[in-house]
Amino acid sequence: MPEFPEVETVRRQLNETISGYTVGELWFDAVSVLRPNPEKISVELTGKKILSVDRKGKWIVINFEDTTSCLVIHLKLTGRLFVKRIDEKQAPYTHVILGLARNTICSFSENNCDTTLQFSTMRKFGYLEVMKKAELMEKFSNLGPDFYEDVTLNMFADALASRKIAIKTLLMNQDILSGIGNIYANDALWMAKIDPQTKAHSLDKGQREGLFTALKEVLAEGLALGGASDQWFLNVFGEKGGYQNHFKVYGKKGTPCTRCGNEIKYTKIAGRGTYYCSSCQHNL
DNA sequence: GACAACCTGACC
DNA sequence: GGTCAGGTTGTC
Repeated sequence: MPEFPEVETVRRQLNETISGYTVGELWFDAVSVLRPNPEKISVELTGKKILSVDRKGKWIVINFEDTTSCLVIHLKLTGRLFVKRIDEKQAPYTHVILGLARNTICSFSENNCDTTLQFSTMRKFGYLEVMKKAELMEKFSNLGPDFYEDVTLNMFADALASRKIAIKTLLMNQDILSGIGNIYANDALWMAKIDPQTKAHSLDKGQREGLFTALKEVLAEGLALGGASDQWFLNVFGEKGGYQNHFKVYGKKGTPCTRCGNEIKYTKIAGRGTYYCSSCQHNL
């Protein structure tokens, strides 16, 4: 589910709904999604008051008033975060429930949690990890700048120069630029009329600018629509996004290109499904 | 770079 | 039975 539009949608909602709450009891039924382990998360976070929720790339960071530790979350492919009362219906594949209350350390047996943060994931790729702030800085130092928030046209041009890999592979490499994933990479390349196989360094100035603009536009569109709910994505309130109804080429294998009428093709680039129009997306 | 691994389910 | 899935990480 998660690229910039989906993760930012969740971050904003979390920031508004759980800031100010104190962490209470932790329930779980899958050890692997809690890192380094459930006990460490309980010990580090119980009684801590949530200050804010941040994001870099596709990573969500929950900050606490006590700034020594933070909770880092990655949704990977099927992760969902919900904020709901404990008596509300649980989503399928819910593996973690964190009790939250105003000014008290709540527990489920005492039934005094005002709300909860729930993590659901079918494939169990995503996880919640408690980290020291210094460890987080180290982790993020290896992550490329957040494309939507922080990358300028000059930075984008620098990132492409001298890299002889396919432009689509570059866009999806989070060490170079963070936040762009498979849906928006496919659609932006179509918008910019660039063949996804084109070597990054070989794009000319006009193509670089066109792709930069297309990426910013398509990410803004995805965010404005509350993300893409193609398979799994739901926001913190359990609602779908709308971008899946605005896909340009993603998932449209065999349908006519809306720009030139040719059939949308499907191939694999670096192991990821790639949709493109072989007629109007040019290679140099 | 390519590929397997992490997991589970849907679809052909 | 094989292939595919909004991602990242570690190994050739």
